[in-house]
Amino acid sequence: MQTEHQIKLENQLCFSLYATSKEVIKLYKPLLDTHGLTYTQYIALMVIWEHEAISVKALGSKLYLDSGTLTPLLKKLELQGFVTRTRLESDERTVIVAPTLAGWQLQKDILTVPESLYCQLQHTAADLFTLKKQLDLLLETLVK
Amino acid sequence: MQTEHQIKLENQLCFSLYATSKEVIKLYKPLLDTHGLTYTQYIALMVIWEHEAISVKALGSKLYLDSGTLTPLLKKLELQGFVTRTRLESDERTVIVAPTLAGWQLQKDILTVPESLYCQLQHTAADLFTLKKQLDLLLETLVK
DNA sequence: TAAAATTAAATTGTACACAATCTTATAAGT
DNA sequence: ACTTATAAGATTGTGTACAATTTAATTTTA
Repeated sequence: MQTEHQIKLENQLCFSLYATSKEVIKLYKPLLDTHGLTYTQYIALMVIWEHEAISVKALGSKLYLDSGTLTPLLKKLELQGFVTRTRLESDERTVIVAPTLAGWQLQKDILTVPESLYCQLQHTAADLFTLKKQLDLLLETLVK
Repeated sequence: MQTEHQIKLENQLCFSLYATSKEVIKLYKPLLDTHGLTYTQYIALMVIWEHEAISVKALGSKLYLDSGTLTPLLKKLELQGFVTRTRLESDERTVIVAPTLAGWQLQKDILTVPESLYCQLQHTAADLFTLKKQLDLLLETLVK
């Protein structure tokens, strides 16, 4: 019975995570569309802006993504003129990604995104509450 | 300052959701691999098992997925012999998905998945705690 | 009841996601 | 120095995601 309970608990959590994550990402879409960005491109840029210059490797470990995903994504951002990709002189294996002037301008233009998204989070409150309950339950049993 | 706080809060939540969701899905991978299933196929089967027979439309609304994703996915499950896809006689537009005998057997075989995954959740405890904190903070401001 | 609107899947095209492999560059071991 | 091992990206192949369009079936409505 204990096991039965755990199975359900865990399933609900994984599904809540999956569903809530999707809901929130979906909120970003229209806002990012106006800037010609996808969600993954957006979070990649967030990390790039934060570090000002970062290797593909380091970027990947922050985003839990590998070069198979990042290489084409960064090439697109480069094509759009938002970042540069440069091999490190001291180690030609490493590619450094950094914002261009247009990339820094984009950061300014995009400041409104998280703000207007925050207002919309009201619409996902139910999902967030469900997730919270499941998290609380799970963490309680994990910790004991 | 309030706005600044909201921006950061929101960014952290969306990223926590993204990261934690990925972490948990990654835990499933080796377990599901042994059954030849992907994570999406697994959660689709979970819903199909629960309903015993369900339309593509209804399945999609449960999983937040459309026919563009589900049609190829269900064709693969059909090819693997786990489900049947049948047009409804009373409405030829609707496709009903149901488990085959092999599909029901798979359900029995796969019961161990959530159990052994639950044990591994310990490893994601830190992420889960971060997510919980952000959820609590956010919900507090959303509710007030 | 015939035309228009709606609906459910399927299809098409773009963009991740990730395992596996390949290429090139650097580091280690002999 | 030479071989081997390791490391960082790029590439390839499969599998989602999802918007947009298409097709065929069912409803609605004029």
